[in-house]
Amino acid sequence: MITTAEQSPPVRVRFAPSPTGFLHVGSARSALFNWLYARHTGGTMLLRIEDTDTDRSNPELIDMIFRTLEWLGIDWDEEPEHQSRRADRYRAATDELLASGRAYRCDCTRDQIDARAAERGGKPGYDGFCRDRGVAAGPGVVVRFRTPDDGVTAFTDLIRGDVTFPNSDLEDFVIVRANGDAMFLVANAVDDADMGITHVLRGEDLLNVTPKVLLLRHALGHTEDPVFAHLPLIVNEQRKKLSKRRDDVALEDYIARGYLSEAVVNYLATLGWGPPDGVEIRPIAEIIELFDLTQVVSSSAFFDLKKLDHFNAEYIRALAVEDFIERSQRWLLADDAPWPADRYDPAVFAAMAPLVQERVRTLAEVPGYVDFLFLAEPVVDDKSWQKVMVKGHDTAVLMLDAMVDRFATCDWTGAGIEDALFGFGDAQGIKRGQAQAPIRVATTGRSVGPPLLESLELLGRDTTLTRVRAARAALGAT
RNA sequence: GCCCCCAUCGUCCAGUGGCCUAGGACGCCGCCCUUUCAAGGCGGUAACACGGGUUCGAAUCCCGUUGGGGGUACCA
Repeated sequence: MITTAEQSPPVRVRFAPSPTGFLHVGSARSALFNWLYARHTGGTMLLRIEDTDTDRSNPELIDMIFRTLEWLGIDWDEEPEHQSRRADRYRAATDELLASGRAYRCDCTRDQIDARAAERGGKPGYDGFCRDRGVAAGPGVVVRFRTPDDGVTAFTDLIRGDVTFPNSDLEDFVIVRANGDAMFLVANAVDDADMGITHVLRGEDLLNVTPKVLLLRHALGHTEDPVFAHLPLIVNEQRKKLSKRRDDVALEDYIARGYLSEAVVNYLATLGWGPPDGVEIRPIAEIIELFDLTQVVSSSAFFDLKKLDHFNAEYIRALAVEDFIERSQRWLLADDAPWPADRYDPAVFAAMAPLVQERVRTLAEVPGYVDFLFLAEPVVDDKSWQKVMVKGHDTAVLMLDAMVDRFATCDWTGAGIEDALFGFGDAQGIKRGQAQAPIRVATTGRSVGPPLLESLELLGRDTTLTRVRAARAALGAT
């Protein structure tokens, strides 16, 4: 029996970043959806570096993009294509267009174009002035595509349905710059055809470019159109497209801020799409299996850092402890770690790790939970001190005084410390939350942190006593 | 201005004409648990932009309005 799936040609998709900056969150999402679609359908995932604008491209950034895609777990199937190496193909295409009369040379300056537009009544755009002037090649001369005067260019978008553009709204756009370089649209049309791309999945910001690419493809003799799917934009709280200027869009920054690639990818997958059973956090293999391009929503999605944090915390907690320790190294051993490198003790951190793991949302928060163990003296948080030591002065004095004695002689084990601390506090009728607070602030500097008994045990009797005495002394007589 | 796209809780998704007194998740609020904070458990807050149609019946279909966004380069 022949199914429609078997009749369709194998899926070939591509991610086509332009190396003019780091990998952008929006680009990463496009890459991810292309990849999900390819893996779901058993198709082919291709990469194409759109570096035709040589002035703005940078080879190092290309490598950076590859590495970030790898970090995300997005792989590709064939050697990446580079548009900078295909200039001859674009030249052949534009020559063909020139020869067939579908394109012509133009020597109008921007000012002339604008002046004529103003004369016409403010309607901006090129007016086809040079269409039949027979302009010869030369300095300052570009090549423009002659768009049809009437009719429409339409296509069916997998996400948006039928989209139609009247050809009369399309101006004669530039396809070759004065310096001889082909423009993005030409490269796009030629490459997608040469690479046998069957599905073009990209951001909605490229939607209006589609009729131009289609016109170019048709003029070049390609009668089969690829299937298009324009993904909803990822926006900021102002509902505007994420911008490099005012938003955190560099994926590299999320790595540095302690996000796990699994969490980032999983979160990105929920922007514009959701699994049918509503389970958002799940292994990538399941996402691949469930992914359905036709179910992608058409409205833009807000990049919600709070929700990403939640995903990340879930993924951190799901890590094996050894993995958590391993992945935390980068922040523990960093130059800007809060303690002198020689005071850091891996064994002490390992003992504390399980308790830290279930509390952090990002790996970057890890040092803040254990700094008191590796610092000569705790960093005192002023708000905590005010609340516990000043506002709760009497209880603080009582507990501190008692622990100076009891900690000196009790068993230095979790149970021993517990007995010393709460045995006294309970007898005094002090709630445990109140009883532990002064000791916590005295030894760790803060009123929040990992469980106290384990913390003190690792801190050691001597250091604990030193800090308790110092805090008591800071409170003055009585 | 013109072209194109979009419109369900604050946010991300469910919902594809009756199962919706609209469901889940994040956030937020409360309670429980508890040595702090987390985690966990329980409960709560909160939405179909508006107006016309079509239909026995509309969050779901159509039209309009309003609102938002994207694009309007010799960038991609």
